[in-house]
Amino acid sequence: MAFEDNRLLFGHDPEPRLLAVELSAPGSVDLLSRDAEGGLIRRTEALRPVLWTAGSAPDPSLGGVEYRTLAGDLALGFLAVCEDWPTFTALRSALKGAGIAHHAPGDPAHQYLLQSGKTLFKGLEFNDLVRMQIWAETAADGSLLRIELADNRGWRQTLTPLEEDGKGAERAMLERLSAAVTERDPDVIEGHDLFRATLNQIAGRARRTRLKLPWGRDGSLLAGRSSRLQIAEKTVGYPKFTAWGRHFVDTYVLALLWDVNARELEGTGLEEVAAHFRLSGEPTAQIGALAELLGAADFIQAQIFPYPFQDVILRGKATKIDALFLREYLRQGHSIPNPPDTRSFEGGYTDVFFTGVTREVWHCDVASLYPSVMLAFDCFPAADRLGIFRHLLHDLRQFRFEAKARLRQAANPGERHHLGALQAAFKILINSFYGYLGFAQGHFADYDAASRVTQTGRELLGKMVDWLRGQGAGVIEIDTDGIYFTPPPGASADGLREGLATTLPPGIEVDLDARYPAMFSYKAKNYALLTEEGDLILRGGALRSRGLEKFQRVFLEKMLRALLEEAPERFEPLREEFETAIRGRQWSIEWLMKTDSLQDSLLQYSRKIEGSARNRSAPYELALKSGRPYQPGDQVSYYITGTKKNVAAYENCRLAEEWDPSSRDENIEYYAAKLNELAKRFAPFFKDL
DNA sequence: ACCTGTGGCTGATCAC
DNA sequence: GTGATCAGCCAC
Repeated sequence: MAFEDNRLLFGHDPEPRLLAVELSAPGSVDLLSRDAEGGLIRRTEALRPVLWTAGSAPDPSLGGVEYRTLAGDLALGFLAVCEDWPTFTALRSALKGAGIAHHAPGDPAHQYLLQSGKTLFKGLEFNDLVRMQIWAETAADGSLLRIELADNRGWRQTLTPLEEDGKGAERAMLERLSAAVTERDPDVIEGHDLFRATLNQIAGRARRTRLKLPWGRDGSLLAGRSSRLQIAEKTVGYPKFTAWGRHFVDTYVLALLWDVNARELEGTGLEEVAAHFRLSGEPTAQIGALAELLGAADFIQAQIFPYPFQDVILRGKATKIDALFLREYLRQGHSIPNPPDTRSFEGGYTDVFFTGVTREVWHCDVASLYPSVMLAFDCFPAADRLGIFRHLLHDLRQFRFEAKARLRQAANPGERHHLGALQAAFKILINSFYGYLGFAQGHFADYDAASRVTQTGRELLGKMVDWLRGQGAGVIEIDTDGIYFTPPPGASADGLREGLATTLPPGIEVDLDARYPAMFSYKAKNYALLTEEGDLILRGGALRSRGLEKFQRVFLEKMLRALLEEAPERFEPLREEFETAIRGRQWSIEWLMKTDSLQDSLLQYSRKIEGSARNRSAPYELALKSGRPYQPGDQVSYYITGTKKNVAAYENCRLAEEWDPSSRDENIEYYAAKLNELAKRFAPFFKDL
């Protein structure tokens, strides 16, 4: 059976080849599809927007709403079916005004997909989509110098302002750009920093001359409004653009999302990201390759979740899982709960039992601990009367297992790519289920269940640690689902694996997955490993944070290697070499500067400072002084100036770009002191060798 | 308008 | 100087 036949996951309507859904009139949507010959088909369907509510609106004059009673006894027990979009928005505000609990999905395409059980892109391959790439170069004054365009049908075009157009040259170029969009008619428009840079610049320049940008497939205009994107601990502000019938894909966003797990990117510009993935060619070619590489799982997710492609990328994982619940509860006509009151709960078991260098270290971990615990110990949302959570999680695990098995067999590159994307999409989903249990906005979130998951995880890890110690192993450090330890004398990997397995209940599997010639254990979640190939693996913010200056990162790496290779004689010369370089001003500023991302907007920062709600900090002060419109998520590179070791950074700092190599003013006492503090922290570990 | 969780380390600032 | 607090980043 094909994975796509699972209707809980892929939706209950298998209609293939849908490209987009858009509101086309107050009570209807247009469905765009690609036919087998590559042509575009457009048809209209009725849309009657729905919302879930605890009761009817207090205003009886509000017509055009039909209330249906839903099955079961959950809090939102009525479905209000509205005759068109304006009625829906009116009802929503009436309920809000009256303080009646409700849930009203606010996007027409999402509404239609939720109700119909259809999803986009079924039966299509990524390159069945017409994908256009766009890259713009701007002058210092913000004017557009050049726009590069390409698509995946082999077309390319370069636009520049033409002399013959005189003063209106930029405007004429933008008109040709809009014409190219209409002519090539892409389903997807890809760019790097597409929202914050490319589209923002294009829209901004067009606005200056009141030029309209009719990029929608119905002739409507490119529209933008400010939005925010949550990426792990970071919030990135950006103008969210939409064009009717098309999807915007920002490879900068894809790269940020990818790096949440990888944490490998040096920077987020196209050059740096493309270099990291070893992509060559023109910017448009790099953008296209990045979209394919980093967007493959999102293309699959668009076939699963009732959201437009663009939103699949931009919305959070737990929000999308919530939509799977709502789609099925709606289909079965069942009531839904309100999200529970939030509370905090304890997380994973983390501990360090030994610090310093150890030779011959093994690692074991529980295979997908939290998903396994949820299934083996029935940790499911109590309110999930239809058992969706368990079904989905069970099926997804099964699917991922099958997809990986088929991937191992597959020879054809196209099939391999598809299976790889499938298993990646399944993996992302599986790993989001535990987080959903503690998601404050999840209708079926359940903090008791989340708490049982982590508690069970802690107990399982504890049992493994006890057993290993009983065997004579030396346990070094543990974190949530894995253990680093020195094996008991004469132990065999198979023997340990089997022994560990007997300490664990059915459904919980342990992997003895790696051995290392040496490990340096520093603090919780902070350690270094030497692999058999001689590679160094660093983990933890104290050893490899981007919050560290480059000279500190490089120093740490060289020093930790000396430590793991038991070469204490390399330590002092290394420290001296670095101090000499700092005092002799031998490095370029890249080695000394720090790069921080701004979390707050500049306005928020200023307000907090005024209210003494936070301390001053150098990157914000520099951003404010620069007068440029920095936004949350933007990065600021700066260095410390002055001559004394102890200076207030926020008063003695400069943007790295303002650094003048011919009259250097970096604070060498400050940086030398930093180096020596770092060296001092690690010196004791060399004495123990 | 948007949002998956907890645990842990470091550096900067500031009140004491 | 010292401890408390915050922000930012990282592990899982």
